[in-house]
Amino acid sequence: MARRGGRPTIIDVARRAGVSFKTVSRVLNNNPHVGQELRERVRQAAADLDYRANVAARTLAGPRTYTFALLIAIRMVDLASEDDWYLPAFLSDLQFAAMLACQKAGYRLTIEICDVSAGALPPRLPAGIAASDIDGIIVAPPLCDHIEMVEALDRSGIPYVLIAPGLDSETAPSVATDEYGGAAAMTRHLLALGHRRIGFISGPDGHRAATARLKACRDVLAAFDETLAPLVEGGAFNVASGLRAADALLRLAEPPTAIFCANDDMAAGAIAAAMQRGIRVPEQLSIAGFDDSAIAHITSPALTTVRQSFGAMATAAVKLLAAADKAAPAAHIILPYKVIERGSTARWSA
Amino acid sequence: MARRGGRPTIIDVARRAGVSFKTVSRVLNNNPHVGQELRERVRQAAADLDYRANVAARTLAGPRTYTFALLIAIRMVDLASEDDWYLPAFLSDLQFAAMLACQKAGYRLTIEICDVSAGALPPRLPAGIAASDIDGIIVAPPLCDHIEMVEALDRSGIPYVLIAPGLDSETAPSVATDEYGGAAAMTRHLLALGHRRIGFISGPDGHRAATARLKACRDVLAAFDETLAPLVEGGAFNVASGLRAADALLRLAEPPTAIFCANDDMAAGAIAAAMQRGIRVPEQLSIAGFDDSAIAHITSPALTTVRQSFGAMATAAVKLLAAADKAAPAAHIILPYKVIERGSTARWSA
DNA sequence: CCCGTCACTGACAACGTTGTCTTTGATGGT
DNA sequence: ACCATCAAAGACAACGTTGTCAGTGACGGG
Repeated sequence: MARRGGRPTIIDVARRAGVSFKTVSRVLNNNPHVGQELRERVRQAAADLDYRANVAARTLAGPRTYTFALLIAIRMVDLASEDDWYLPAFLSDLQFAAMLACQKAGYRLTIEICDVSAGALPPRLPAGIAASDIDGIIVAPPLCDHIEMVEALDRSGIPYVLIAPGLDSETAPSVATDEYGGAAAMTRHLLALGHRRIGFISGPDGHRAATARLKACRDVLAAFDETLAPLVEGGAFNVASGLRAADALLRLAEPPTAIFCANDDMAAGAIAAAMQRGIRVPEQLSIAGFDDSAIAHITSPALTTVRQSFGAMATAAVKLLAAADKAAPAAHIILPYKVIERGSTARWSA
Repeated sequence: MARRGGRPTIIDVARRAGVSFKTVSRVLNNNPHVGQELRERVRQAAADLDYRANVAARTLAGPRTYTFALLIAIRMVDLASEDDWYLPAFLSDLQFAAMLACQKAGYRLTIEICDVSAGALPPRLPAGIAASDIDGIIVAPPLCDHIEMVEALDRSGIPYVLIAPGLDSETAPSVATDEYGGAAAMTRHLLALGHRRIGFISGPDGHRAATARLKACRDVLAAFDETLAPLVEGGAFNVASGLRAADALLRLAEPPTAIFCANDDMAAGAIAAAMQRGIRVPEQLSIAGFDDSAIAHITSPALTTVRQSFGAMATAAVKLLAAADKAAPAAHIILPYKVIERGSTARWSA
């Protein structure tokens, strides 16, 4: 039987350091009951041999699995079908960043897919997690807003972190972006460019982030000038609804000089609407988005938008999980936004 | 020490079936030296207990790791930077499909990232794979065209499969789409719609797929009518170059009535170019793409394109790797294309 | 009727690590 | 000086599976 690699084991390290292999194990696991000098010697020996612990053996022997799961919702019917479907772009960011952070922290990452096709909320955790060979779970939106799912997570006893949750839960640890601050900053940006008649294409009702973004826009305009308010048109977070809503705004007797869309997809729709009417962006109309998703690079001109870094959120989530031992009571991390200025906004002088 | 789950082990199954646990192991591994009746009894017992093998133990004891790697290239500088970057959309498809296929086949999938920032070709496999706890490797484009990488793969002795390779290698197993057939079908589609003056925005020189697509277009037009040929304009597979090339085509004294772009990103650029000139798509100009990437859903109108299913390729690749034992000599799988008709093409009557 | 051969099954030792218990010294209070 | 206490380090048995080798009984050729 061809053993793979011939990688050095804990025993090789022990021999080189002149201690028992158990002591090496203790050093590797930061067990306090090891003298300073020995600790150094063992560390050095491990480094010399380029020793890397065998995850399979660790998992088998100990209670930990050194594996985190990224829990995402996918409509399985879509996945299975030959027809159109595509994954939200933010998942890609989230996932690659989580993968990288896990690698750095010495963990593995598995993707667990939760089927939400039926429309019914998933009553229980997916099999892979229920089997519980998992040390921690990162819950991606929109799954983190399924109350039953979060309750199931609580019952499971496995540490978890919600990414950009729509609901504010005191108990569940979460990582999110400062939505309000970002939308406020973008509104100030538009004001600074000289815009006063500002349209806002909002997101679906009841969506926490969408609500926060609209409120920020309202607040900033009112704070700047009590008589100012956005021209709000309803959208549904997709390209088509953005096109429709922008069209409605541009049909007004006094159309806005800038449109702030509650997400990038709708902003892409708004750009298309402007083009169809022969309105030049950004010269005749400024358009701003929110999220800095992949589509923001693709539109022409490229979108000015607010970056919400799912990559950074994933990284933070992994760190949180890796430190889960230290029983931090339901951390809520708020990550900074960043206004990204591209070609779709410009100065307005009436 | 809190043991996880209390999942049934091979020993529980053995007890229930009234055999030694080694026999259960044999049944599970399809070892031929087990009688038919026993085999059934063991299978039944395993099913009754909902037994699932412990991967860590398997990995530790045997030579296999039950893990495949998806090897992708990322510019780490981009990943690290706060500035613009985004992952090619096909990676997302590739990866989720591979994940699903692996789950089904009882394997894990790890993503191995190959840094190609330096511009220098990666001379050796990434550490994770070199450590060789990997049973098989799926090599995503464009990495599969790095000759040195493929050679390193060969030396490693680990089975691998190239996804949509740009070079035709006899020796390396690969999964690809019928590029020529797809481009030919799209060209026939445009002919059938009544178009005769057809523009073609090509891809970068030396790119095998791009070359095949152009050749197919040429061949089909010539076969239909010896005097017919596409108006070719060079592109670079991105939105900006598509916009530029389409603009050049539309400036011609006799502009094309349809433009076939060698990929979707350039087609999106072409749509933007048409809009800027006030040309309505598809009424005044038909535009077709290739790949059916995420951007094809986002443009307005949505793109008519040729689907190249990276999901299907990933699934095929996993199956190939899972069957790698059976020493298939360098399989080359060609997957079917599919013309997806959306809103960007229409009938032309001069 | 005996013995070699074959198909099948079981006993047992890995695999590399962690958990638990034991051993060894040193420390300090009385 | 003596025993309780504690830090430090080792011995050894898990963990759940696969690889190896040694049975066991049936079968067929001489």
